[in-house]
Amino acid sequence: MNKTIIIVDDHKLFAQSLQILVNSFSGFEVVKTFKNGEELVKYLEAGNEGPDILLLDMRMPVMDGMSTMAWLKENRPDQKVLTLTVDQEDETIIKMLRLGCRGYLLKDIEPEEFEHALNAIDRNGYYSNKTISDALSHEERKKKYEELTDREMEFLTHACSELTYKQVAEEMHLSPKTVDNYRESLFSKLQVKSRVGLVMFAIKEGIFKI
Amino acid sequence: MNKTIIIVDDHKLFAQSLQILVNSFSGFEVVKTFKNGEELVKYLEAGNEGPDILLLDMRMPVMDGMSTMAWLKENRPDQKVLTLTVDQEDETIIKMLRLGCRGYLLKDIEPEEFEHALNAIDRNGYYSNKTISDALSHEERKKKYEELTDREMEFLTHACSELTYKQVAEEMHLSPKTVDNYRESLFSKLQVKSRVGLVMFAIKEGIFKI
DNA sequence: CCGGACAAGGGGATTTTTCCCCCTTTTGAC
DNA sequence: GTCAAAAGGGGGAAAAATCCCCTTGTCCGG
Repeated sequence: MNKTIIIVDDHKLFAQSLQILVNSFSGFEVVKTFKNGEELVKYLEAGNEGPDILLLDMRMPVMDGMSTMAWLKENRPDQKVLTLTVDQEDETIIKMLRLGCRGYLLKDIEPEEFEHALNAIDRNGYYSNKTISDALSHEERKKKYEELTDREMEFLTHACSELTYKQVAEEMHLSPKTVDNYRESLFSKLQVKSRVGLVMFAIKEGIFKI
Repeated sequence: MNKTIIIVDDHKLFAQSLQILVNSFSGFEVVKTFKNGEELVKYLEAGNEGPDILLLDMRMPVMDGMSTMAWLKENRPDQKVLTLTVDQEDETIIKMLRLGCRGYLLKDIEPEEFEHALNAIDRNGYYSNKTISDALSHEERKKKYEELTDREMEFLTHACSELTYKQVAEEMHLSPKTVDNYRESLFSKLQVKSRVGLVMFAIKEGIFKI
């Protein structure tokens, strides 16, 4: 028995070619396509069964991917959804995952990865790739540095230099012991183990511009 | 007597507004505008005098900024040229400077800086700003790291981590004393004073991708 | 064959960094 | 007013990084 797929995407050309592609994979079959979230919701509210996997586009008129996902979270919390999108917006990815989306793919992927994602969601219930882990790690880091105090941020930028901590202390008009406190506090908040770790974090987050 | 200016730029709208702007500056006067380098070359080969300052766009059809600059280096080595461009390509800037270009400005600058540049080139013969010094320092650094040995490069990438040098030595199957040599050698070649300096250099040069 | 460049390794020393304790004062929220 | 967090400061010790000066072997061009 083939796994059923429903495609929700307003881009007709893409939706159609995607359907052909999916049907060419063994074990999957597109049973419906909709132009937007509203059409899907009406279909489901009419008492129809959801598909095994829902392929959801983000950018759609009427009811976009996010709203559709929110509705599904309320009304079909177990619906497996694989999001297909053109842009890698870290914030968006995070929100979709929170709403229970099982996978997130950029539209320019290789068919092989796409097939792999379908199989992974079918078998394991979710699919994770670089796009997602990048978004998550960025989110993680963002959370981290948002809870830094002003003085810690200031110290962090000073640490991105060839000055010794003693010299940094002079620059900041502080005792070396105080900057040592900031250092230790940052090590623990940012989960780094050395000054090099601090520097790489600061550069990664754009706190220090190189 | 006004200093004469010739504009070479295929973007008509830009060339025209630039002409108006230049004419509004006291002491400067646009005497000609050309759509590409070829037109300029024909004009000069016809026996016409070159302007005091030539404003040259990089991206042009037929004969672009680089080719035009090369022709000028051969045939009018004393022609003062101020390059105007949309993109900051360090390589390009370096090449243009080598070809004898006296100044290099991005097209999104403030009129004030532009006027300042014209005056500087008129008086001192050249104009230097951040765009150029950035490109030069990049060139400097590039020269530096091109003379690093393979092993030094390898060590450099390992240094961009939270590993201690002892651990780096293990990774590289070397004695800690040997990596110490690489470290010292890099400090002197790259003119840095600490591991943080190494890391920042590597990131700046794209040797280590963050 | 000799000198120079380079990779690899080392001795011994100082400075910095890192770590784990401790403390006071100020400040803002409740 | 109280309580917690932030800012500022310390002692002492281990580990890491930095510095200067040295040897050995190899390989390559003159």
